Amino acid sequence: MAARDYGQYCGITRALELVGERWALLIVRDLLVGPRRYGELAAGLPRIPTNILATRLKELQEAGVLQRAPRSRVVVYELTPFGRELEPVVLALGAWGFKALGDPRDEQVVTADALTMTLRTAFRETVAATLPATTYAARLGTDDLLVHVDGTALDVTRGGGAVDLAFTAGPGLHRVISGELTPDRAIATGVVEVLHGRGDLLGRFAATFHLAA
Amino acid sequence: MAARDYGQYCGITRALELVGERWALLIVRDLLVGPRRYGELAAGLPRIPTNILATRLKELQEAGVLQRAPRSRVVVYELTPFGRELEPVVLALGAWGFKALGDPRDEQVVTADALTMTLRTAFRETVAATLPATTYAARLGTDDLLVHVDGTALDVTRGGGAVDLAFTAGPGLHRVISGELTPDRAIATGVVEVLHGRGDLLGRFAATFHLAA
DNA sequence: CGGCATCCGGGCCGATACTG
DNA sequence: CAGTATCGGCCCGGATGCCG
Repeated sequence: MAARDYGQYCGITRALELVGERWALLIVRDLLVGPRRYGELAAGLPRIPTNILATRLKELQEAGVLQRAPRSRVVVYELTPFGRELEPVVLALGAWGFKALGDPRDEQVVTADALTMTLRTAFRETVAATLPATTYAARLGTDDLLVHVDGTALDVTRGGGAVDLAFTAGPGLHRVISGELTPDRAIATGVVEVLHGRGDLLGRFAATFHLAA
Repeated sequence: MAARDYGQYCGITRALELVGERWALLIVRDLLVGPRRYGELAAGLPRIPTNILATRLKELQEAGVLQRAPRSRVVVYELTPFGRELEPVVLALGAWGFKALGDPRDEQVVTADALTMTLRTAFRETVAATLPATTYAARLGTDDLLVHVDGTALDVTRGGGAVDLAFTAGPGLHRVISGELTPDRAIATGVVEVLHGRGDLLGRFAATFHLAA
């Protein structure tokens, strides 16, 4: 550990020593959504080698960022309170990197946990407070992401249920959140496909979730 | 570049692809203080191999984070507007890592730019607004860091001048900023040494700069 | 002398195979 | 499903050399 240490007494260097390794903050990103099993983490990070995932989990546990928690026969990984305090870091990184997202490439995927954190980053509390409570379903490949907005509260979960608007959430959703594409044109051009519900509610969605590009 | 790419269409992954390499965010940290020459960056990052510094500077330039700027015979590196937008990321990382700073080890150094960013992180605007304008000098090894607080404005520069309080800013200053050590006890135990000026002004300093531990 | 480029040795990362 | 074992390659780190 001494070799890959930066040799400075400084908060930033300390933070990078703890969570600066490759893949570490992406594991934290997914765990910020909720506790996850080993296989769920591996599925949400398709390109991570399994030995690296195992190594990072041990290092992050050692660093006090996460803990293994036994849950009725299986083990889940969950953030410690200290690890949860990384949320501002992850949100700030997400907001900054969002500006540098070009057009999606074919090999790039959008995972449920990544989209969840993007929505948390883009959520505008003050705008949402002025709008009626709304439930959206964003279809990601096969399963749906349930986005429930009520006042200043945002809740993103898996699973189905009654929704006001269901739509496909491909990579093109990025251009709606950035404002590059108006909701109307997104639907007209087929970038976002309305599965059911009132299509005009996509305007409310765009008002609720916005990030500068 | 495709190999070390995370394969996800997500702001956080994009950010980590751009500034997630080892040393990259520390270069950004120092450039957030001001433009720096190659040798100044190398001096502020004592353990960085020179080839890695050269490589990172090229990558960060390629990423649009910084640019080489010719300044009267010499070249300086400075952040682009896009690179300057990394400040929230660096501050959030610094605030988080600050909590995990244990006791300083002998081999660890405190550089001027690192301390400057720590002070920016710890600066409490609302508290400072209620206090009279004050200039501190924090002695770091041989030269002084001039900390000027006026209302909600914080200015940290190199060089000397008239100050209200001058003190030594070793690693122990961490315990004053965290509140672990009261200003009085810091002076009494010699952790902070008053070089000149009214020692009681260290209390004002501690009120102005605070970070949770 | 400041600003890099080059050249190795070691370690981390990534892909695959394997096991309880 | 949840990891461990192994191995090739590449990146990082340290030293040194070049060049204006």
